[in-house]
Amino acid sequence: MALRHAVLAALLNGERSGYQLAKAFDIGVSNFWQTGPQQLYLELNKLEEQGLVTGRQVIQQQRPNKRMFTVTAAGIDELEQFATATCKPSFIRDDLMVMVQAADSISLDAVVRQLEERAQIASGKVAAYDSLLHAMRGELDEESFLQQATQVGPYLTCLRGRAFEAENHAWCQRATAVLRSRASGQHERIQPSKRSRRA
Amino acid sequence: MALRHAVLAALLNGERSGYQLAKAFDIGVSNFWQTGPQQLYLELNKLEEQGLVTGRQVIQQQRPNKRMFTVTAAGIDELEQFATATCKPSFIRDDLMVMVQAADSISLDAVVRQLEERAQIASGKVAAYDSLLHAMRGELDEESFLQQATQVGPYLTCLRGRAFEAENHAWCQRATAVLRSRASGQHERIQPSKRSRRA
DNA sequence: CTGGTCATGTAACCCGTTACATGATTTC
DNA sequence: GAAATCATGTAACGGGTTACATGACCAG
Repeated sequence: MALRHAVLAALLNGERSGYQLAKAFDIGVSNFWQTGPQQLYLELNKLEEQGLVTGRQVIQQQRPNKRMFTVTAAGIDELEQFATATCKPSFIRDDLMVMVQAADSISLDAVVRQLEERAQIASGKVAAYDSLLHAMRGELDEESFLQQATQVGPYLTCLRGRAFEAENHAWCQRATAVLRSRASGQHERIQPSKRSRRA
Repeated sequence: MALRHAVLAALLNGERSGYQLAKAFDIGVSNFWQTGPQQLYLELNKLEEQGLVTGRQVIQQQRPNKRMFTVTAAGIDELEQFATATCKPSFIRDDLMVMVQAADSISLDAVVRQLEERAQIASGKVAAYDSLLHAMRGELDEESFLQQATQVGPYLTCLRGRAFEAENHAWCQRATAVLRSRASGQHERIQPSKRSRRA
């Protein structure tokens, strides 16, 4: 049960509809959780049943009706309790890493292509985080903002997300360089003697 | 279907039993995948049925019997094919990030405690990766190793894992410092005017 | 004699992903 | 006229986590 808390945390920034939340899960909140709209609607209904959020119907003329959700006192309590339970360390679960792990046994071209593609995506995300961070801190520099602002949680998580993508980018480039140079200079290396890869 | 490929990739280093693989998934391979022994046994049986690995019974006197698995040619093909399909970018899914996101609305003590705990775990993992990397490259320095070694995939994934944990550590310390300084100097900040957090 | 290592599995449950379903309005 | 945005859901499937189950040997 972790998505529930992610939703609650995302909802702390103010009243949101399911649709708006889905968008938020696409950018800011995606640092620490990702999911489609479907599961959000489901989760919001569950949270409402349990009294952790309250939904308010908004009838609209030129748009479909929507429900705006707010975290209740019980919801805050739930988060409070959640924060006291020690949580397990996270890890990277990434197909690209699997490919690189196997890079010595398969054709390098495919792996390199993936690495380059990913590097590009990562640098794009870094840029997106940068503008998000800038928007949050406004005129202030980071240090002053973190000291003075009334809300720093979202900023801190964005910093983590940015660092992750920056690392991702750097690593992809490094791995690409290594694999590329090996592809060209393959004859220079000693062939394995004791345990050769089976064909 | 991604665990299957993680298992295949992990098995490329040589013949392993399910039990040994489970250990490997605890250290080296855990960079890109984590799972318990149960699922490994299940997955190995599936892979064997599909002819992607072959199991060899080893009767032991003073230990329970075991089965040693090897990747087949079909298994390599499977990996090859896997590497051609473009994969989706990964992201961090972390309870700790959820807590930090909500840090402005809940008691800071709990969050800070978690951050400190995590920082310690992360620095421990960095050390573990460092010794693993050192063991892999032996006498050589990193640059020479990456140019000359017959196998660099596992080294590269470990580098990614190390960077991730190092970032983790740095971020936890930063977040701790920020939240700590805010806890002590709370009166200095302006109270929110337009939208106050509900109690 | 307690706890850890070696060794392998089954079963249940929760969660996440994907596909399906609908429908009006605005923008290109 | 096509595509994107707003807006909310249901249903099925697959995968991951956790609990349960067994059993011998070895070290403290």
